Amino acid sequence: MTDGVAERSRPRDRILETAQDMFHKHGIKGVGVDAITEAAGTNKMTLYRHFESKDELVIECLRATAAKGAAVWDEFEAQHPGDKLAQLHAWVRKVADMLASDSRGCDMANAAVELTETDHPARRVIKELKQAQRDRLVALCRDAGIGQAELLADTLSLLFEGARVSVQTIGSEGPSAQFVRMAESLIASFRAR
Amino acid sequence: MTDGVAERSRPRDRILETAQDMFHKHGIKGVGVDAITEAAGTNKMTLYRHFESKDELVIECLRATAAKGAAVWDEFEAQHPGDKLAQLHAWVRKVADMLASDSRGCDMANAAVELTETDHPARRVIKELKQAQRDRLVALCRDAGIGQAELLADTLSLLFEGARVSVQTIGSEGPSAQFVRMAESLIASFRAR
DNA sequence: TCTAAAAGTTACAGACCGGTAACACCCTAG
DNA sequence: CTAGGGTGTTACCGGTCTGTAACTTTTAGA
Repeated sequence: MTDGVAERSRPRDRILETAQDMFHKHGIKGVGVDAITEAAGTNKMTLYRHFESKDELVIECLRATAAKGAAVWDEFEAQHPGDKLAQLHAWVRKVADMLASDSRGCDMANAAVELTETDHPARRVIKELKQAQRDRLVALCRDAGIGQAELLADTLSLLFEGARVSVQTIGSEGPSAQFVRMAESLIASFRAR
Repeated sequence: MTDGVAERSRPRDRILETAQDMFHKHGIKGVGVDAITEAAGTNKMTLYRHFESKDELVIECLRATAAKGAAVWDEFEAQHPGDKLAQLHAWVRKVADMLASDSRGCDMANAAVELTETDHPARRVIKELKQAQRDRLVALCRDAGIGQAELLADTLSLLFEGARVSVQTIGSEGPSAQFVRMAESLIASFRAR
């Protein structure tokens, strides 16, 4: 039994993996801890021995998801060592893939929508992780030799973020369908300056 | 008592107005029907006499919010009669105002995040309303005499949507701070073609 | 003023939620 | 073999949620 997730890892890891998946698919308030532990092949007590609350679990999930996202950037570096411009284009393609294969958007943005209390502990984490994402994109643009790297990175960030939310509302045939064209022509125009 | 919302209108209108406000601030799953009716100075039974379920209320709220948004477009026409380009610039300024004054994003996008069931009745409505928004922006760009009006409108849509979600996560000092500059230079570059 | 509809009130059903207590089990390190 | 930590099991607490029933009060129109 124990469902399809990580058959024989330790309970904590199974819980974390399952929770990421279920929070992503059904939202944070849309899934209870009982459902998570059952899908992870364990039980509620074990969850609360490893995480002090559901909120803590949510935060750990966000960190884990962000870490996976960061790993993708390392792949870009491995695939195009030293070629920052090629890595930027790889980022564009990767984003397009995400838009085509997933319609539930960004976990951090979704969490910010659901957790509305301004002092919710997850909000600090969300802000930090999002800023780190932005910083990394700015650095990539700068290292690719682009002038006004911040402006390009921020523009690409907004297009990316907007595309993910657009897929959630209109679908992948909406404005997000033009993402690659938008991003590529933006990069080209910034490079031309 | 009855709180600050629409002192002496009819209960249905007070409920609708209050629900829009509370859903916007606290999210759909973050507010119960009891809290809504209490803030609206009425009671649960009256709510269920006017709306057959919370889901129906949510849908009515989305329609009402979208109608308010549509009214803004009519203001643009009133302020710049016939001058579609001026209306497009007015739209950019309006978006900037929204970004500065509200950090809870778009109600439709937020609803799409919270209501994850693919067959949820609200999802049809969200898609329709979002498509209508898009169509209106495309028409404005086209009527402003811009070539590739769809591409410009879609790019502006993604920037807008992205900016709203960015405000929710990073805050108004993040990438969204450059929205006006991005939008204006985009419009200029499309006009130049 | 009389009447009928609308609105308010109270109580409740049934479900689900996050979180905890108490206890039994198993598996591995010594 | 044994001790102990990690895990599983069951039951429970108090709270919240959507939605309904039955009844009373207010309001508005003829």
